Amino acid sequence: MGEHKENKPCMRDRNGLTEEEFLKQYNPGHYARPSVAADMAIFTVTDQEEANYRKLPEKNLSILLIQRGGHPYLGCWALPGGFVRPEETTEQAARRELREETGLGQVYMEQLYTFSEPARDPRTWVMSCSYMALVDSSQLKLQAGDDADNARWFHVSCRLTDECRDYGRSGTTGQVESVVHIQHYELRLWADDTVLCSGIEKMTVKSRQAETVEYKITDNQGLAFDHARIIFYALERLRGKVEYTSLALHLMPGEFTLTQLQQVYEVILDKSLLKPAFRRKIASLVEETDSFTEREGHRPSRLYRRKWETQVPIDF
Amino acid sequence: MGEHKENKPCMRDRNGLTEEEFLKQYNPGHYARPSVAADMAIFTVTDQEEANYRKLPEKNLSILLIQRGGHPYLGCWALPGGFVRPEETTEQAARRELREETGLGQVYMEQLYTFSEPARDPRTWVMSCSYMALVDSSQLKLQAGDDADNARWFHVSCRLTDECRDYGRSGTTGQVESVVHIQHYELRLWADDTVLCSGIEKMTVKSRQAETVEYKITDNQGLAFDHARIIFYALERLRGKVEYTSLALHLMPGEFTLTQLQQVYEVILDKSLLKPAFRRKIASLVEETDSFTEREGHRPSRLYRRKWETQVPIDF
DNA sequence: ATAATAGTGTCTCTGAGACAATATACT
DNA sequence: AGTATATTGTCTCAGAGACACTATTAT
Repeated sequence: MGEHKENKPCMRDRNGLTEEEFLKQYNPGHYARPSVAADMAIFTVTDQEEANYRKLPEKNLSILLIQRGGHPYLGCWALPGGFVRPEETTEQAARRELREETGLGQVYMEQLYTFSEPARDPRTWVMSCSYMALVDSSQLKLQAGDDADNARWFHVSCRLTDECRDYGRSGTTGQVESVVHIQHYELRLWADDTVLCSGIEKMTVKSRQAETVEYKITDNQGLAFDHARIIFYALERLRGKVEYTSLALHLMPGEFTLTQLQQVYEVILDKSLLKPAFRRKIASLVEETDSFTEREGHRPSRLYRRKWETQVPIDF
Repeated sequence: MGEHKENKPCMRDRNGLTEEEFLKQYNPGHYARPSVAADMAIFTVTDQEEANYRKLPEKNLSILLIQRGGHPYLGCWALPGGFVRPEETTEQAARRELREETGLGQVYMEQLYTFSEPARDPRTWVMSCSYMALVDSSQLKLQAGDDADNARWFHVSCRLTDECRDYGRSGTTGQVESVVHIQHYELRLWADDTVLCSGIEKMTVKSRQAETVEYKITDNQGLAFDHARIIFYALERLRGKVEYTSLALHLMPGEFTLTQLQQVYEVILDKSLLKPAFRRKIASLVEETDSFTEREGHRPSRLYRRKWETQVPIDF
């Protein structure tokens, strides 16, 4: 009953079948099919406790992980996720998982990448369609992550540890024919006593015609499957998009100070920003409220909210 | 023999099995699995014939399509693609298709999006992991597309035809609670006598917490499956990335004039650019050669090439 | 000579980087 | 009073937009 039939209602193929007849006799056959999982990198920003009552708390980027209770990777930590069912899209599967783990439905979410290394799951052929979600920590405080469940929020850090370039030259002319750029990163995740640590190698190969990027897990402690790579990819996307979109605002509660927002940018980009420049840059993304912070031990700060409709509706 | 075993070699699960034992007895079961296809939007830029011998040819953005010889969508045009095999990644499947259709291997390629509407293929459950490839038309002149095959290069145009916003207000307070922004586009593909035309509705829903985008095919003439949507998505990605990356250079031959490069930008962005500003902007992406165009009926133009290694290697 | 494009110069305006100065609660 | 942060101001410099001008070939 597809809409496409309207175009060519009665064409017959080389066997003399109409489309309707063809579909009736169609046998999917025994071609191998992969399982497809939707896996989610759910990020939030949490406060660190601060010793000095006057100082503002430091921010930390956090990701939700779940400890596996069965083989394979028994005891390791994995991204929330599950198999996609025949009656849903990968996106619906991801939202289902998100709701199950955090109780939240209305959350920013975007598809990241589909990972398909045939051996990425030791059981069988499983592709992972990965998503990134950004949630505001004030909404979920009680929902998940404490310890009741096997789910926990891990602090994230990802740092470049080593870098080198290799210039592949043509044997005959000595001209550079390709540049291989290798970067080693250390992905570090921690929560209470648990520390997970993975090494990721990012290899960029440039030649005159093309340009390919490849991610390898060089060493893996405590993360299940190739989830270290998925998390790394999610972090790259997050860092890239924060600079030129309003992505970071989805990590903020309903009302927030500009300093808090700046801290979120800083913790994602892993560098400090200049205050006046930052404020000019994000000015169009937020709008003032009439509220201020109170009893912080210093001058109160105006609270802002996300300006989520650029075009203001005309009110009659 | 996965590397993960090194971490927790002998843990036993609740059934008392080690991971090795578990995997030996593992039965993938009868969960439904989708087929996964790798579909490619292969773009190139072609010249239009110009009447006046002095004038430069106009550029056209083109995409490779293949006419289907069997049901479903018999006679319709589809993106090159095929099912992913168990021993390869989606990327390898895409490169295999690319080579089969164009004969080219070393080409810029990136993963776009995985489409997973359960009903997108009338035969059975098929997901499409889509890729975009950019090829330089000078390389393939003879390879494909003429008429020998059922493959053909279609000119592409995609224009906004209609746009509206709807402000959903809360019944009680009258406050705006969500903004629905609907844009209608007309995707037009043509080659010789064949014209394919699709209507795409892009719906963006913004609320205070989240932000979702949805693409619907409102009307479809001559394109198979949901490929109109995939092409639309590819065009959006191409347009977006052209502005802040060196993507467009992969559409150029080895040597080209800056005017040619500007035309490529213009045809992708569908707007004209100012010459001096354009040259400043792309100056760092190209490098001079010593060659010039000849017998063009006007002043010769210097030829440039892609500067593909930012960091110059030190030569001993 | 003329058509058509190539390539450069410059003026203005905007926006980012950098630093400085002033303002304001809470203890 | 002192501390820690909030908020605004300004100077400079780099880059984008806009327009104008000069240069060079084939017919």
